[in-house]
Amino acid sequence: MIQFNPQDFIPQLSIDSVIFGYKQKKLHVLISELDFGKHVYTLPGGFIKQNQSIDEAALTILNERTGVKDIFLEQFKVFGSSDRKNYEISEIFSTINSSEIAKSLAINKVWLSQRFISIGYYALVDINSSQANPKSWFPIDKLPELIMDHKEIVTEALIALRRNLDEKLIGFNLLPETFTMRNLQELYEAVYEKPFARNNFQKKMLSLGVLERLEKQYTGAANKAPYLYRFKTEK
Amino acid sequence: MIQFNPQDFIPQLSIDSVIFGYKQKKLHVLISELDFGKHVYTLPGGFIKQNQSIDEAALTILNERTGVKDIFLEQFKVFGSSDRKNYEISEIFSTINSSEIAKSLAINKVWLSQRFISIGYYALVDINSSQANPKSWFPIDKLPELIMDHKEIVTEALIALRRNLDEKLIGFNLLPETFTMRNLQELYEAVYEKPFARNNFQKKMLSLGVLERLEKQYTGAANKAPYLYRFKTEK
DNA sequence: TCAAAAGTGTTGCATGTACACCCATGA
DNA sequence: TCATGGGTGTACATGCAACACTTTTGA
Repeated sequence: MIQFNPQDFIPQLSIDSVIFGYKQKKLHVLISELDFGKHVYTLPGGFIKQNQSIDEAALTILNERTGVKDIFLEQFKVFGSSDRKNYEISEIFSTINSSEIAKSLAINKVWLSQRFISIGYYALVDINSSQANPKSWFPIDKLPELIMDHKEIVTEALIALRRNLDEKLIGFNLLPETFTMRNLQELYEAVYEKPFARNNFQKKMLSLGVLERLEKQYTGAANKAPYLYRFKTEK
Repeated sequence: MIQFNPQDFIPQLSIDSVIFGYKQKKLHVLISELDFGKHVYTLPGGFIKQNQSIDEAALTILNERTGVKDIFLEQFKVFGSSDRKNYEISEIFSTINSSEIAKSLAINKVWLSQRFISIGYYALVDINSSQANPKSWFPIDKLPELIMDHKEIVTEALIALRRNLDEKLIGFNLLPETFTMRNLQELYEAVYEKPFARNNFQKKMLSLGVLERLEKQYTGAANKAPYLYRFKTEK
């Protein structure tokens, strides 16, 4: 871990990011695994530098984890219950015997044992262009046990995602440059966890007026070749 | 001002509340006027005690200002630009000559001169049951010059209010116990700043299934007496 | 010519909007 | 009986859902 100077950061305030990706027809979430002997799973998070806006801080976290920029990122809720402390981490610190590790972590221990209020951000990234370890992506219905209230943060992020998916047309951020109508529908089905009628889905998406129809995609399959689409660039 | 112990509070984190009320057919906002010789207008705000959740802190602020409880209150956005400091207040403090006042304000000056990240809350209260000074209520289209980014916070709060008005049926919180359909329509028109068709408005409200029709209200006017309505209590 | 998947068309229902009409009230 | 404002009914447009049908593709 790089050296950490608490005075550079705003105390007792953190950011937790729910970074959504999409692969194998399932919505995935990026999870950090910390190994203190005991394994602990958390949302990627961080703190806010004194000279940084909260959006910049969230972007930094996203960028460190995925290498991705220019992607949808938005705050959705603040989590601030009065007992919001990281008891798991505190306990693990207290059981570390190695005086060496303990020393290097001393500052962090004090810092991390405070009560934190956390700003929840969620982001959508194309997994293919992400540099995160593929094993860090977990299907949203198969998340490991997360520390503190991180499971609740994921739940709230999913609600925000659903609310905004076609209103803000952010779903496209999860797909590669070109995609078929079926790809798009499977994405929607993964997000909403329910099936959509194929014909009506197509009409609705086309009526949004943001898709550009490209050439057909011949896969070699014995059926009609689907059109590829691209998200229209503003003219 | 009561004594203020900075160590009881979470540093660099504040709450600013946009408290909406409704009177004279106009949407109003509760504004604090601080008199340091120079007059300064701000949103009612405060800080979060170490042993308090953020919702409790917001409720405390609301209660102190209006005496109202059990009313709609919700966080809607965090304001966290990197230069979010209270330059006006800092400057005023620096020009105060009275060593007496300066002394009593010394701690506060250091505290208040920090960069703050602020959680925006908005609330809806029935002005008639509020104990706030009536002069503190300003029509939303005639707000005084507010410090910092408080004007922007009001703008964002109004967006959140419109998004939630009938989805969460929170509009009723602004009206007295019983009201006519016209009262309700005027409220909606004040919030959305546009007229609604009288007949369709009535049908839409009734179709929500949350209004209970009471007796007629005879005003002495030479026209059909309107029904009074009440927000249905859950059965 | 056949199965599979893509694309298009049609109909019905619900909801929202515009218009018209009737009703109650007190002067 | 009249003006005023309140309440209700009807017709049309729009959007969404369910159904049916046609087209394309490679085996």
